[in-house]
Amino acid sequence: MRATIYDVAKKAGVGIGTVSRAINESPRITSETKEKVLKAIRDLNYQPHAMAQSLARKKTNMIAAIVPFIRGYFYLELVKGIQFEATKSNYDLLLYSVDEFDKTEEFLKKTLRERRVDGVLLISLQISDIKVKKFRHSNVPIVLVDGYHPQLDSITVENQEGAYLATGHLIRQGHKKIAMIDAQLKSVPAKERLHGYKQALKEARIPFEDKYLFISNLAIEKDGFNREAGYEGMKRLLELGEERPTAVFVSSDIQAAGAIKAIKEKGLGIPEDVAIVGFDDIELAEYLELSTMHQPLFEMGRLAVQRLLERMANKSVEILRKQFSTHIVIRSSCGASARRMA
Amino acid sequence: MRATIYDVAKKAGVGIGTVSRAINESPRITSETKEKVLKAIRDLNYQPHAMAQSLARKKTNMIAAIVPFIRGYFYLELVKGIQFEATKSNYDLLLYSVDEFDKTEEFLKKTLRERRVDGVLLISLQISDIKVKKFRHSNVPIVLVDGYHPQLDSITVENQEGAYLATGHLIRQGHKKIAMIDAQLKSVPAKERLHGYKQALKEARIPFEDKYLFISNLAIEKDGFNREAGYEGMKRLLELGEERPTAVFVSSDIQAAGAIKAIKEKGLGIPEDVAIVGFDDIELAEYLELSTMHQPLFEMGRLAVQRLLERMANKSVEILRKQFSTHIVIRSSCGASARRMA
DNA sequence: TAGATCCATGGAAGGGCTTCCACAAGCTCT
DNA sequence: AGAGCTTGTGGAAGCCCTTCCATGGATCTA
Repeated sequence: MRATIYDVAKKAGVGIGTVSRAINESPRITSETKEKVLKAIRDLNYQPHAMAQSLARKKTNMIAAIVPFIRGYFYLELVKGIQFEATKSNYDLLLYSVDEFDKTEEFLKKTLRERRVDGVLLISLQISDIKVKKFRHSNVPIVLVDGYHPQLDSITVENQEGAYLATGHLIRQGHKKIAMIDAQLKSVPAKERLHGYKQALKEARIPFEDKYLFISNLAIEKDGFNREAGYEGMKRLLELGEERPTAVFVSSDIQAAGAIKAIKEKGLGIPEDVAIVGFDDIELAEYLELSTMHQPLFEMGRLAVQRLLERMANKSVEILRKQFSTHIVIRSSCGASARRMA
Repeated sequence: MRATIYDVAKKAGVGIGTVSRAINESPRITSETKEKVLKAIRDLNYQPHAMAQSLARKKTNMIAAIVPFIRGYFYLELVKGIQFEATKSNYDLLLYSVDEFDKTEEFLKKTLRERRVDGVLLISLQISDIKVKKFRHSNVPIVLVDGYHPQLDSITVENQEGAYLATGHLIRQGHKKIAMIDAQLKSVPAKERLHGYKQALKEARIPFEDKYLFISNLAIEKDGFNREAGYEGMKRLLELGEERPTAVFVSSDIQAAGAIKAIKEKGLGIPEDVAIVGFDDIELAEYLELSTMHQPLFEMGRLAVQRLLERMANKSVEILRKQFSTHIVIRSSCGASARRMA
């Protein structure tokens, strides 16, 4: 049978309060007593019961990450960063992966009301204003990663700037017919990246053309950040014949993977016939020789956890909006020589 | 303030026991009373406190998965499967990712003694006999995935057979000089795959040669299933000059990615100069046009959870050793036309 | 009609911890 | 020497549930 705090107290000849103090580094205990208790703990192979501690402390030492795992590789690095930092701070990570959109709300509700976790990381997902209000009224903090809401801490990348840089890079390669394959605009990053694309075109006095913007309707309830959407988008763009773009900025690497497939299927060359720049810099990009905008995912995951812990410790800190800057990673797909742009 | 079961009881004009029965679908309650209680619950926006439930029920409704996340893509599908099945059964998933080997023991100890979870999934990791005994004495079940121990449930793939098939496939393409790049042999799958490779050679009366077997010493505390190890291995094999192998069986796709890089760097062609077959069939393999042995990772993850739940419900079931069968997925890297082998 | 049976219900006990309060012993300061 | 502090310690109360037992009213039996 498991030893309880009572067994330890009896064995050490002290009260349970003293045992608790010995464990929890209370100053209110002499070192002799403490040593005595610790010995009893060793002898009995005692370890506090996590659930009982949580109940008494009103603190679970767990955080939840809600992730649209279906999107794949993008999240691996992020989760690694989150995990790293959580473990470091002695927190456990509860992973909820959602595929459908509505499940998000369900998980949020669960985490919020059941008091299962001390904080929530919401990744690449939308949150309704109603839920935001509920979370603010509770004392379960929530931090957004790769997403934005004016009333919540958020950690993202400079999406607009990144898209601007990516498009600008293609412009500087001499391209005029530059298309963009984007995801659903209900996604904040997708919207921001579109802005950046348009901004770059505008500054270069290249008119924005509807036919060069492709946003997938594929799987409307998903967000469009997937290979199929990229494949479909590129296919459509190539159907423009003579008018087809000579360069494409794709709003995620995973879509770019699909786009590359479509280009190769047509027997066209990258970058000779179509130059391409992605976004995210997931590991896959390296294998695909894809030039792309780098996101410091591991760092973002770490910061998200740090921020969450701060908020747990101190409710009243100001809302954080951290935007990591991006830079382009040049590989062969964009047709430029290997050099780095700031 | 959060409503408790007492608030609900008072509001509904019943006892707390009755509220509990109303929530937990006890048969010992009339439908009128139940309705009354449920109404009060709705009015108060009540939801049971997860930790208090855990403490009272002696059951956490959580399982842990310990994963060497560092190895990357391989685990994505697996975790997806685990997550899928866990959610389905209303369990939460606690994710522990380890990078160094010793941390595994630490996590195991934690899960075991703190009673934080009801069961543990150990993925691609070793477990010491001592720990096995401790787990068997506790009532926290543990299931191995991509690993094996005679006294524990394990879910793997037919590693030996898979390697046998892969090597056999290369032999049938007419290759005589077939190398293998393997991971550390302390990993059970690595060992089994080596057996399969040797077996295939033997049956084809091709002598096994030491120079054609490369096992990475890179990062000895890791297991060798990584890109760098594959890269290094291939590089060494190519240094054999005239004697260099015309085909290589690589024990994981991620290593194969490194191997491919090494081949390309040498200016050699795949499969003309070196044919290659991997193992795992992770998503990356498709992008790399890599022929490989398919592992049904999602299914394996699901089964692992199912098994864990069974064991939690019924301690005395027999030890399961499930080995999923593999088949080769033909892409361009092996030099065969696209057809499937059983 | 009395006695036996059944079953919905209330609520105490229990799960294992933390925390707070009370107490006693040792101090300090007049 | 006595009053007033300080401080380490014991243990009750509290965290919020589930579960078990006792109760009493309804129903059934002879």
